[in-house]
Amino acid sequence: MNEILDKLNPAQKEAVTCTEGPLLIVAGAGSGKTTVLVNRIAYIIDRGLAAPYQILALTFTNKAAREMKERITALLPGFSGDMWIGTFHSICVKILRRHIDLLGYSNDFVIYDTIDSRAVMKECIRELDLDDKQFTPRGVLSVISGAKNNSMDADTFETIYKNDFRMSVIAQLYKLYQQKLKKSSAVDFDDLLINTVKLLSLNPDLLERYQNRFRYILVDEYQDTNNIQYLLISLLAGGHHNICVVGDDDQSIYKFRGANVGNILSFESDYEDAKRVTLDQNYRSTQTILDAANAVISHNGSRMEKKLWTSNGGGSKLHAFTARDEYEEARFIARTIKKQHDEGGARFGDFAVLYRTNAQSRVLEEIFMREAVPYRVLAGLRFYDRKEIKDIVAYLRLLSNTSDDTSLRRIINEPKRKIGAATVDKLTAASIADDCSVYDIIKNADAYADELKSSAGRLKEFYALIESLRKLVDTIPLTQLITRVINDTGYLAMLEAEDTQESLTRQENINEFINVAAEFEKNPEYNGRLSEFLEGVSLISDIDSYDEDEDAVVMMTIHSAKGLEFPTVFLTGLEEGLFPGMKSITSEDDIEEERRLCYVAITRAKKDLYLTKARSRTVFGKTVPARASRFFEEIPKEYTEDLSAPASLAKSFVRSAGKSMSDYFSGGDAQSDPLDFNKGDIVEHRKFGRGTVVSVKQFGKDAILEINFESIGYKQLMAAFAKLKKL
DNA sequence: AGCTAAAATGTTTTT
DNA sequence: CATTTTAGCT
Repeated sequence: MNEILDKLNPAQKEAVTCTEGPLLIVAGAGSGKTTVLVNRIAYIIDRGLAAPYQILALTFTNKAAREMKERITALLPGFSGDMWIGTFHSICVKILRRHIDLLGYSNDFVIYDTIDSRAVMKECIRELDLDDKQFTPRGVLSVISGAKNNSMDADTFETIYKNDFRMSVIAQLYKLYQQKLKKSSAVDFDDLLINTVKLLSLNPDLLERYQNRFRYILVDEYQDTNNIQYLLISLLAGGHHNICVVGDDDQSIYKFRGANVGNILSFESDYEDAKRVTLDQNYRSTQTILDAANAVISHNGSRMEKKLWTSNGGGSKLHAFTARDEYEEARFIARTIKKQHDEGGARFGDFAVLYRTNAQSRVLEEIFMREAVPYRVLAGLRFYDRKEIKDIVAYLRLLSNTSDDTSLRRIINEPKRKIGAATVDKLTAASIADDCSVYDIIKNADAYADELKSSAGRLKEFYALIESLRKLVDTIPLTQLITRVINDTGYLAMLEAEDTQESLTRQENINEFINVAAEFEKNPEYNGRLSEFLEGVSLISDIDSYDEDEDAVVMMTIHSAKGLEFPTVFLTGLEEGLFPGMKSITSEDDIEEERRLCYVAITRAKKDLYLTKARSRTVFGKTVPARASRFFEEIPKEYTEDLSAPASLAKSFVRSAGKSMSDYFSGGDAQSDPLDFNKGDIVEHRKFGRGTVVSVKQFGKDAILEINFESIGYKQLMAAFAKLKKL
């Protein structure tokens, strides 16, 4: 143990050994925060201050939790299994699975993700016969989520806003929404936290049990906690105050999700005897990168005092590039990476491309594919959010919990069983009238012969199908169950019959899902309960599957990149209106949040940081001019070298020498030359898949290609627009 | 009921 | 522009 302490700097050592009472660790980016947390836990165990099961560590991502567990295992083999290390949400599930019946829910509850919640809210809006232009599921849910984060239940919400017409309507929706969730034995993400707090507040004996159990509580990314998470922590730490929180107010980037920076700013007044340790020595980046980060963040007001420094040395300057448009920007990035890979011996995995919005990944992907640079996109559409996966999961949920109306509604006619909207409406009406689940109505379809006469037979078939699968739930392994589901329901047959590029991809995704289930089954901690598997599915995000050993450039949003580091980072789209985003430009508070996001992005880089922007960008299909982001301007020019050819020089270069810097990055690739296609070429189209060029007709500078596609047969395409890949 | 075609609509960011 | 929702037709 002592030799481990020797590797820490004085501030880190203090943070590790100061075990008793409230402790605030202000940890700047790259200052060894996880190292401190892990060593602190090891220190507590080593000193015999607590047994492993008395440790509770809360994180925001599964990835952070997993990393913590792995690093603890490296220090203390075999101990991490007993510790409660997990995300706020997963720890809450763990508690609720045991006791949520005290709140009137079934302990087999399901967790609804954003998509499910929206489906429920859509039903609510329809049921109350509201104008769906004025009340969108998304908008209403965001108001409700805000209310939940301030511990406001539907009744309180109604009372508070009784003089506000719009809010009163939302109060009714809030009530109905909660009613529907409860009826389905379902909870949404916010409910996981709220219900845990409610449970512990209403049951003092239970609270005392958990307070006594968790002798030491650690919270990661404390600046991102919301009010409910704050309450939960206060409850659990209420007895002993052995609460250690780690965070960086400069990296608070989740205000839109209810995060309250005030939590970290007022920690010392919340806990009178709190100690504070500041970690500002950075072990990740070069001094130049830190100088740039410091320069940007210093434009924010009301920050906790700290300034990152390092002994790593200055390193190279930041690299700036201004492109004509987003395509040239992408080309610059792809070719710069390719060059460093081919000539500089860099790994593709050393590079990360970061952007503000997921939409920006499309152009990047297109260019990377064309330039043959291996890449991996994280997030965007979550794997588990794909239609086919949600469908299979809906079947499984229904098998596990027949009162889950939302899942039933999702799959009752998927594949088509001739049970359409009209029938589902009748079923829903009956279930409301009789206060039971839709599945119960189907089960007793005979009793509703008048309303359901035409579809009674099909409903019976559906009931028999689900019942036959339900018998298997506890008797066969997970992977076999899923296989039975896709076979017996006809889901697989439907995809096979479709026989398109898209349906093939869906089949592959389902196979991948079965692989995930197989992995899950192998985990010794898995207790064989279907609901546990389903809960894993709900709480996992794509960033959790990021594999740093894979040799591919990784692309993701800045939000997803928090907590990660890369030798070389490309920070893209540094334009007003994009980063900072259009919606934040009018509010100083929002601009500060965007600036923190920029700070997070800059501090991901270890050695090299590229800052790229475009002079014009396509937004909603229209090309609009863009000017440099204020954040870009906030970085002193002496830290950067400009790689873009000055616009005025570019022309003369082309005229005289033929090739300029920006020319090199903007054109000249064979794929975009329409003349390059010949009869007999095998090509691949993004939508239509593989095909053979049958004829080429010149059409001005462009050409019309006739192609025989394997999937859809003959089709004519303009060569310049078809985005074809030659094979 | 289900298909196709036209229209509308949306871009932050995510556990 | 790209996806999702709706209208109109079979």
